Amino acid sequence: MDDHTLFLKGMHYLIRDILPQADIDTYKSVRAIMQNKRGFEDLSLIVSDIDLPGEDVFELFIYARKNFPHIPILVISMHKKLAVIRKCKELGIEGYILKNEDGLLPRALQQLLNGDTYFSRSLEIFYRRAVENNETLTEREEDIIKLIAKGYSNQEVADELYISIETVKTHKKNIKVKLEVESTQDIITYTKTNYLM
Amino acid sequence: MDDHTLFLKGMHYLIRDILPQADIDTYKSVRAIMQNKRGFEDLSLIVSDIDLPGEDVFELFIYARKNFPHIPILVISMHKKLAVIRKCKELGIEGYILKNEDGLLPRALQQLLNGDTYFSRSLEIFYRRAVENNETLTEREEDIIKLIAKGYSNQEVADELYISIETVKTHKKNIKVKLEVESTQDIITYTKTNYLM
DNA sequence: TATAGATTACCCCTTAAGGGGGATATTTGC
DNA sequence: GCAAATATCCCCCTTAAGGGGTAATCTATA
Repeated sequence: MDDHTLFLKGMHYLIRDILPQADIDTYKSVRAIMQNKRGFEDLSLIVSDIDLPGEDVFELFIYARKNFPHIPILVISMHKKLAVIRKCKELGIEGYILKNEDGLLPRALQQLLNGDTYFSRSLEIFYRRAVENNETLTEREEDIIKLIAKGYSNQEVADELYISIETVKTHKKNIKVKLEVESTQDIITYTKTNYLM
Repeated sequence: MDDHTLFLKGMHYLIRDILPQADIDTYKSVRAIMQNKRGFEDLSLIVSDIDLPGEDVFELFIYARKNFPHIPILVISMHKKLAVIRKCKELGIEGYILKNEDGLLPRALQQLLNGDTYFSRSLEIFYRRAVENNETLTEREEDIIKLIAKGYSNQEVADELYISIETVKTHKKNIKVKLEVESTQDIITYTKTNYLM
């Protein structure tokens, strides 16, 4: 998705309407904001898109968490992606809403500026359901499904991970049981739905 | 992609900045604008996103083309999708730019309001290369690749189209030669890249 | 009418995927 | 230290996919 220019403009205007007195900086890439590290100190809030292919937004989050833990972070995401939500929760991200939930933006901004957190209701429900459903793959299984989703054959996955093709087949069997799916195509769909790739 | 709310706001503000005197209506769905058909008469330009899953934007274009051929249409698209560009050219759409080319928006708007056409340079190059490369599948072949891209097996494709599995296999062989690819995964990637699904 | 393109179908053969077992290390948590 | 979880590997068998052919219709059109 290369529409983050329009996303940026939309967000900028939207936040300006909600917080008319705010001073808003916009950055087009992680690199752009990281080069201006001194600028972090003055920030009272970071709002970030997470659907930026080729950008490691988590690099930004980890840096900000470490050096400026007092700045709350609001993540705006296109889809409900389990692995992404999980990672954000682990990092202690304060806010998370979907792009089509922009009506929730005023509340999210206020909560975070007040020092509270805000995860949209639909996201919380989605996350809880996934966790209850035991959709927790091991690290190795995540390695496998990501390669499968890239279209790798069993042999190619095996070569990539320096393991036997029989091991790959075993992992796939276990993954199918955990995710309650039957075909490799289902694994690919699941991975693309729940992981950033 | 369900971010068209933010896209809409971004576009609205962007066009307002370029054409401050313009009167801009925004619609969130094809249904929304079609219900207000009398409104077409006053329009001097239609600007439409084309990445709206579940929406048949071409329904809008065909209706507008038929009843209000004097209103130029500008399409804004996320990706270069061969089948979409081809369809727009066939319908005589006047303008087409990508979302990350929003810098071209002022020029595109001016050209179309002057009665000219505007396809962005990168799109023209992409389109010409694809046509020269003979990437022209038959209708039946397009049926096949769309089902393949949905994850259908050969047998499932055969059942869906009421043909023999052997015929599906033959079509796939021909498609691979035409597209110069080797695997089914390549066909899926090609289809998702070049068709709206 | 002849020809090209499109659609359909079949045969043979090889390889890959997957279902159903079983087995052995290796790590991790308590 | 020990059980549980995790990761690794193997065998057998069946089915699906795919490569390389050939060919009968049908249709539009030069």
